[in-house]
Amino acid sequence: MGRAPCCAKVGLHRGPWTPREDSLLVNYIQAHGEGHWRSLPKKAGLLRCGKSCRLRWMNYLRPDIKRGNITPDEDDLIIRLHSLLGNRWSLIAGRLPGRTDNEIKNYWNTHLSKRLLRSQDTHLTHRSPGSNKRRKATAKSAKESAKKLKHGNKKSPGKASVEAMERPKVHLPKAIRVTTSFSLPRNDSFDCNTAVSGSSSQGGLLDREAAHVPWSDEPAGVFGFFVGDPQDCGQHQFSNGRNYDNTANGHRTDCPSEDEPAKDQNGTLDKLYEEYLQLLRAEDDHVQLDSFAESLLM
DNA sequence: AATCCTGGCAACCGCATGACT
DNA sequence: TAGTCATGCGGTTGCCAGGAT
Repeated sequence: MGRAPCCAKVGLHRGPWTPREDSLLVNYIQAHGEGHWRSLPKKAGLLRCGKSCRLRWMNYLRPDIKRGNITPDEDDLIIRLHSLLGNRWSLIAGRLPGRTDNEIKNYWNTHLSKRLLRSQDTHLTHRSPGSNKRRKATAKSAKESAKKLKHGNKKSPGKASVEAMERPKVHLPKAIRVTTSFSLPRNDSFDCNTAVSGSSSQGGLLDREAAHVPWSDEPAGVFGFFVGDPQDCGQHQFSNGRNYDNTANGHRTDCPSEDEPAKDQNGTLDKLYEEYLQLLRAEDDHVQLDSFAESLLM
């Protein structure tokens, strides 16, 4: 299948965005809404490729982006979700209101992976922690090896083995896109895709955006479930597609549909949630968790 | 004070996939 | 059915600030 290049590279700005470019992009999107990224730069008067505009908007300019440090709750949630979903940053980001997949990916790569690696070192080898110098050297060599992998081997099979050595077990069910026969104007996607759950510690829904399912569509088989510490369940709501905290960031987070087929699934969803909680309690059973996660994603 | 090194993060790249023609 | 478009995702890179030497 042929594929056109994302954009003509000649004559386009690259690198860091200027405040002027930011304001042009924001103004345009405020006036016309998201979407049509390919034609957006031209219409907005930007010398950027559409992809670049989209990325800038999604990761930096969107008004619902939460700035600041990752909280301990978010930190914990990221670790749990990563153990369940692997490097599927968009899915993980979907449960952390205001956080972007890029931000979570960076946070994982710069903080969590090292922390887990260190704790793994401590627990598995009983080695005394290395000096700061040694840790830095290790991190550097990891970064450099990652760089080396790029050359001539973009999706290098060797990478898996490197990561397998350096990182804790990661579960990587194949990414599946869920689409529906419905469609919404893209302008609607913003309101409906932002702040999909309450505080991070309260977990949230399956990522509607990542699943390419607008909020106002409610296809069978797409539903939310709580992800978090099973011990804390008392203070969480299981959101079977509708019943979730929508107070985050003061945004409206629920986009109710006209018809609510999800209601018909309450029994099934409750059972699934119970099953999920049981699997979480038996944390050793990665195989079961894997298959459960896969079943949710299909 | 100068230089080197490292970590963090914004941005880019290539690929996958569904929609459209 | 095949080609093209549009978009999203995950991996990777490059720049820069700040700490170490």
